[in-house]
Amino acid sequence: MTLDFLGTLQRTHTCGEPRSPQAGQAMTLMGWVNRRRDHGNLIFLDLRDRTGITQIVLDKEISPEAHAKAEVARPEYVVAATGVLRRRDEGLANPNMPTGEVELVAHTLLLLNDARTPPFSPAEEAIANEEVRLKYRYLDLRRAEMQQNFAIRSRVAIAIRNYLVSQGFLEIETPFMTRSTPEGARDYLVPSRVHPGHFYALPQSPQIFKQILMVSGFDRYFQIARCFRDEDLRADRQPEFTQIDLEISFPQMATIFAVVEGFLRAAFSAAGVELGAEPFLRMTYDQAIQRYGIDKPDMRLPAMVDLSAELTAELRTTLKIDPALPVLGFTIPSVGELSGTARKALLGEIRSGFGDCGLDMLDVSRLRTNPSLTPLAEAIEARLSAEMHRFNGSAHGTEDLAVVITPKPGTPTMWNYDPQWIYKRVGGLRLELARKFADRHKLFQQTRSAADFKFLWVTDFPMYEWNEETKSWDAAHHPFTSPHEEDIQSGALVNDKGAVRALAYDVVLNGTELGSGSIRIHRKDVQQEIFRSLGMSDEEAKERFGFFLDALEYGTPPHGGIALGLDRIVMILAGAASLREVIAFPKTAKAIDLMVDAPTTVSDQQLRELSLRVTARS
RNA sequence: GGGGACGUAGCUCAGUUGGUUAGAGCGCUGCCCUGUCACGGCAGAGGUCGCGGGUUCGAGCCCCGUCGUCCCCGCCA
Repeated sequence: MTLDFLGTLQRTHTCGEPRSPQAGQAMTLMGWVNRRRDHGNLIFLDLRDRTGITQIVLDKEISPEAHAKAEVARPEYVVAATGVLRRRDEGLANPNMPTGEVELVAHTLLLLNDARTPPFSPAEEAIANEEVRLKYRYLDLRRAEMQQNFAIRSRVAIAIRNYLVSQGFLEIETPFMTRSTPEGARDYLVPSRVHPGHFYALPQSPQIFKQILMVSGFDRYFQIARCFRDEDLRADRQPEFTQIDLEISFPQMATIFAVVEGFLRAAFSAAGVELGAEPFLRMTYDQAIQRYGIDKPDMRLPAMVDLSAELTAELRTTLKIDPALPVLGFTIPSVGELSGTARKALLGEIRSGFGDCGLDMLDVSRLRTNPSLTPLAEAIEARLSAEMHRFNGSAHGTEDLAVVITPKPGTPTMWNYDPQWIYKRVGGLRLELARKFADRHKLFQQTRSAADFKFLWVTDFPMYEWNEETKSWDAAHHPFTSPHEEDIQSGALVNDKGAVRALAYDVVLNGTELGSGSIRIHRKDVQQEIFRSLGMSDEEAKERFGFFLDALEYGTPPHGGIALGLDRIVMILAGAASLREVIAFPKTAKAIDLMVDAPTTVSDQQLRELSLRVTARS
């Protein structure tokens, strides 16, 4: 087969464009052969580009040459078809295609390139396994679904840029090759050739640079920034990812919230979802833990209810419940009536899921079989009903699954240092059961209306976290986060670290953390105080962050900011289950790029230039 | 580092209690077909059952190990 040269031929329309009003026009379409239907002397080619598909007709009587080319054309060949657009006759139109009322009758067909038989067809709805998709990523990306995902991604990014620029932000790039700060996630390192034994690090975030840009007077900075973290992957975690990173001088928290809500509205609008003007809900960290058992509550479900007040000391003794610890209940709506065996199986599953951690499930319906416990059952139902009513205006009914978790007498030792443990554990069960019954309650379905997207600000995170292993206090956020001013004035910074609240906040969507930010420390004395409180000596602080402490001394304005994961936003908007669906060339769970086959070993020559030696290969 | 699921034709998958020559659909190749659009018809090719070892008269199936992909825990200030 001989391929044709393009010559001076130009594409006049895209494959998604042709419509019946253009019938009679001469046009040239170029694209990939999506499907070929050969009827002997009549051949149909579906020609595809990223805008859509148009049917090309090759009639031997009209053009034997073009027809002959179509006979050898195969799926994924790249062709150019020139001819006249024709309105299809009655009964020949295809109502399932946007271009289905017309077809291009070709008098010339150029075979611009051939293609090997692909391992899977980009035309098929059914998807090959992910290993094959990632190896042949260029074919996978041809699929309409992936083309749509990246169209959304591009539109979202541009909408955010436009919005932030309209609000007076400057986009400024910060370095990829920077300094390793051995705190937090592991760094990806880049060896220096010029300085043997010295390494750059790829940024985990532009954190320190953007704060220094505030010192530099840039006032409002943003960047759609690539970040790198050498940690194990998850469906929603890739080693390199993109953040919408911003920082503002002279802000209140509300200033930052308004900017973020503004650009998220713009981003969602760009993806066809109008969010409405009301501000996002807000909740403190303590409320989130107590009501949802997690710092990123999924508001698409009712909250947990603290039933402790209903359980008197007497009832606790009867039911073998710890006298002091909280009793928590929650409802999974619209699960449907469970049969006796199904209920028993679920109970067994939940109990075995707790292992030996001292929790048990109270079967509320069985309480009613004992007259002396009926009032308790009714009280519990009433409390759960009240939460259901707050949630969606309905009452708790028999269609809903009521779960009440009780701590057994005797406190497991792990609770001694984490009083929130029981809340977190029950909150985890709430999500687990909600996922299990997602098909029944349908609260996780996306209809692309604003109601499907439950945004939330979580505020007042604790400043410090007790590290049981090292018996010391760690920074819960990062050490540049400012505590509440009154917690500095009260002396809690020194006397009561566990009570110090940070001016830190997360923006949460449907149980996913979209972004995290804080008001920063702008005074050197406070910054030094925080470093000391973390057990870092002044010398050590100077060694690690000296350049930053220096910068703080030259007139640093109050400032704060936030960073949101662009990939996660697009993932949710695309209805995708994994970041790999919205990152063009992602890594596998073992951080491998299957298409280019990275990482690889390098030559001894390269290692010598970098003064490196590999001591162990496993 | 730990737990779980999966791995059979290019792709998606079936394969009974361990028993003759490992199957299906799609795709692919050839031939036929002027109104299909998941075109149709006829014929055909295509397999190291992920890899290595073991048990057995006999292994796709059982056992051990190993590799790969996915999900989760740890980790991700």
